[in-house]
Amino acid sequence: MSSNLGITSRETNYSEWYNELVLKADLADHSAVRGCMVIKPHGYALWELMQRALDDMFKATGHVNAYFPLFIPRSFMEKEAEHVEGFAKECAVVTHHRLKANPNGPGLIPDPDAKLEEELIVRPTSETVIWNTYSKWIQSYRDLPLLINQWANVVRWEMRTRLFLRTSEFLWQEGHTAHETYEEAEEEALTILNECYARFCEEWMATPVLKGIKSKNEQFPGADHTYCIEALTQDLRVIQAGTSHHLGQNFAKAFDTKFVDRDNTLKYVYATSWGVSTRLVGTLIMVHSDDKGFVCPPKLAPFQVVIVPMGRDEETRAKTVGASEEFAAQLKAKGIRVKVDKREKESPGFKYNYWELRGVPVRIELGPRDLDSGALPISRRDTGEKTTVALAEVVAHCEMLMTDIQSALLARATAFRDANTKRVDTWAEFEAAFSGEGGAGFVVAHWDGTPETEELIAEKTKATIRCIPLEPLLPSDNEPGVCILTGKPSARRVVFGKAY
RNA sequence: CGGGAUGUGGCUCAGUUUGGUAGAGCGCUGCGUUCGGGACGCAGAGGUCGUGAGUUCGAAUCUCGCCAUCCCGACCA
Repeated sequence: MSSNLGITSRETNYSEWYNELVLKADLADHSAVRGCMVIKPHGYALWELMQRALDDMFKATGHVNAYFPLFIPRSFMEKEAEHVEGFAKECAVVTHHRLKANPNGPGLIPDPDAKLEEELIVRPTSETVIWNTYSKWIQSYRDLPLLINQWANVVRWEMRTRLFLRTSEFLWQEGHTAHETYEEAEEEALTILNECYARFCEEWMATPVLKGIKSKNEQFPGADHTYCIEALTQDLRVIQAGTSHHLGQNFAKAFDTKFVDRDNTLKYVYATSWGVSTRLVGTLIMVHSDDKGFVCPPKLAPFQVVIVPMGRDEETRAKTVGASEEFAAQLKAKGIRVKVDKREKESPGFKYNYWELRGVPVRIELGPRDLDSGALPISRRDTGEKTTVALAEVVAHCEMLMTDIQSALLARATAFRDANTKRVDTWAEFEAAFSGEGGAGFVVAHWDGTPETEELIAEKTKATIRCIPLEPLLPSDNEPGVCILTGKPSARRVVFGKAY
């Protein structure tokens, strides 16, 4: 019994299940630095696949990549009032540029003679450095639109962290665009939301998302308004998977970014910014995985197929390993990422559990009996179903499983989401829905539209408005009603949930 | 920053009450036997018991300080 492959069940303790899964599936590890994680090769391979898919989408919608510095002068952070308020309390600050031997004891101390004239902030997000730069680049309407993305790390000094879901340092992409008009910026923010983020979640992560707009309380500090995609986890909490902000002219004004328009008048540009992070990895885990470990959609799986050759004696082993390599080559030729697990010490049963824990979508068992009988047992990770497939059909079968598992996962997650979306019309029902420890799914209810009511509801139930859907989930959601708490008029239903 | 808990081989923990010079399981290394759902035997390696001071003939164990981590709250992609 190897204790290294078992994890706590979701039912026993969901949060422990998640933590153990991340560690034991070799996705990430805790680091020596509080709140930061080490992304292990298996987890990083997954992130790279996500990056590639998203990057292609950004390029396809006309964006280019660039890189801006990690450090931001303190004075830049002070320029946009709401932005300051939103981020100031979680900034890491660089104050010195040199260490020296401690004159009063062992070790090193920051050299008092090397104190920075102006402190540098480790970016919590890059709007300020980028807008400082853009103001130099943008002179004319001919310079617009400016459509730039960067892949970077950022630091937000979080009080409580969890691997992938919230770490003090995380990896992400941040797009920053400049436009002539409000409408153009609006279109940009929505294009990213619809054409990139929501599509990525559904087509690659097999994760249905709710597209919406954030309430004023929840929007990005410095934004005119914020769009978001929200997903539902298996413990019925709501997780924000990505955001796209229309920044209006707030940053243009703060950084004095003006352009000469076609009519020869000086105008402030309109801006957007948008981002998704390594939190997507956490989201992916929470949406699909089970008590045996990670369940990964084929399109994002670092290994899509694992082949386990059997046999102990030299002769048998040479035969099964040889045949495995042959199948692997054929699968690779079809663009499938394959692993042949040739380890000799581990038993086949151990390997099954090992790869199931790590989320490989398809497993092929290859032993002497199979070669004799001319068919291989092939198992799918999502359902556990095992079928026997004729040797000649193996490659085609694997190809079929790639698309089949991908769509089955989306269908399953969508059914789960739908089954856990409910409409509530009275305060008693609302309170009851959120009375338990965990989440309550998407709770669709009327709200009078005021921040005060939103805060009051959050105080009483811990539930917050996750978003105001862009399109009603049901047509009737857009009919007027009365607020769940105050009884005041409400134009439409909004989505409540317990947030991650 | 409040409230609670915990620090002992790589990991999970026992030993602390009643002080006597460090243990188990898993993992790791080697050899042999095994291989179709978490294999087994034998032989090994590996620990200044978080840290500093104190009490004592003697401290993982008792006392005080410090540090770190985890859980619960306030903050958050």
